[in-house]
Amino acid sequence: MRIGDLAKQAGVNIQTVRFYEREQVLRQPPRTSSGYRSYSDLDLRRLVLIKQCQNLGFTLKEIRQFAALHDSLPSASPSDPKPLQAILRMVEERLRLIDEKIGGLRDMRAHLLELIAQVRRPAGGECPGRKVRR
Amino acid sequence: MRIGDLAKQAGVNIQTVRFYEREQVLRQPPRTSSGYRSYSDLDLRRLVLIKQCQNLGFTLKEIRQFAALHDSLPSASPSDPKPLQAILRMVEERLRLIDEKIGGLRDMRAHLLELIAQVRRPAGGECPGRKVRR
DNA sequence: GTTGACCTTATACCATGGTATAGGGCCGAC
DNA sequence: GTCGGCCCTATACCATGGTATAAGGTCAAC
Repeated sequence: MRIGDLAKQAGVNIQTVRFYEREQVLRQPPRTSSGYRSYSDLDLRRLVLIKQCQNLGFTLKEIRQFAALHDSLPSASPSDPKPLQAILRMVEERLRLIDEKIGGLRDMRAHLLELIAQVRRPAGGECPGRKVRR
Repeated sequence: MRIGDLAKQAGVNIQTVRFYEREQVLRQPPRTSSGYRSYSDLDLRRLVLIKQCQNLGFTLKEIRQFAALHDSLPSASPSDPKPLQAILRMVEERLRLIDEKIGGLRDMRAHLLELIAQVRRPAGGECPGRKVRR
């Protein structure tokens, strides 16, 4: 498929696709004889995944590294485990951060719920019989 | 306290504090007779909270709105509930997004754990007796 | 063979969230 | 009274993640 289809199906701007290629987040696709970029369904899936990761707060730099990890997996050779070890450490660090963020978001969630409760139940003489919480 | 202390205790750059003031994320503090900004412990707490919110992926714009919500609460007047209603809707929308993000991060977490397991247990005859998880 | 919708590269511009630098004032210690 | 360390404003600059625009090539349909 051509770049316009890819961008439309992934819901991104055409310029963004080319930007990702420059930034090495997307591979350089094969070209037609006239120089048009030619994409596969796999490219579409990767692009959608990239947008999902971004949505979760990963930077393009991190996503580029994840992509490299993913691409290196099928050919992971026991003969040179060092880059794999480095990648492992990165992923583990990321997991720690994710757990932290989930915890933080949960706290924030509870805090916001409390704020809502407070606003919904305004203090003062409006509900005379009611005790103020806490 | 003066701006240098505030910045140091909150772990941010002095320029960042002034930037937040310009962006109306921090209030304009009172000044000494010579024009120095003078901050309270409350300002420090707010600054730390701002950094925490940012860490969780909120933008300065959103944080500014949260701050406005927080500041408006003590004086929440039943005489004009409309802005409060608007704020409520905003907070609820934000809650929805938080739940979504928590879900997404959890999926990502599971995915990464699986990747780690794959890398740790390379395919082939290396661990003959071992069953694959799941 | 020309029109319109698509593609190409190159370059410039934008918002967000800062950080740095220049040029100057305040102030406590010596 | 002057030195060092802090403060002030104003302005410029930076990285990230895009978006827009100019100038031109491709191609299917008419």
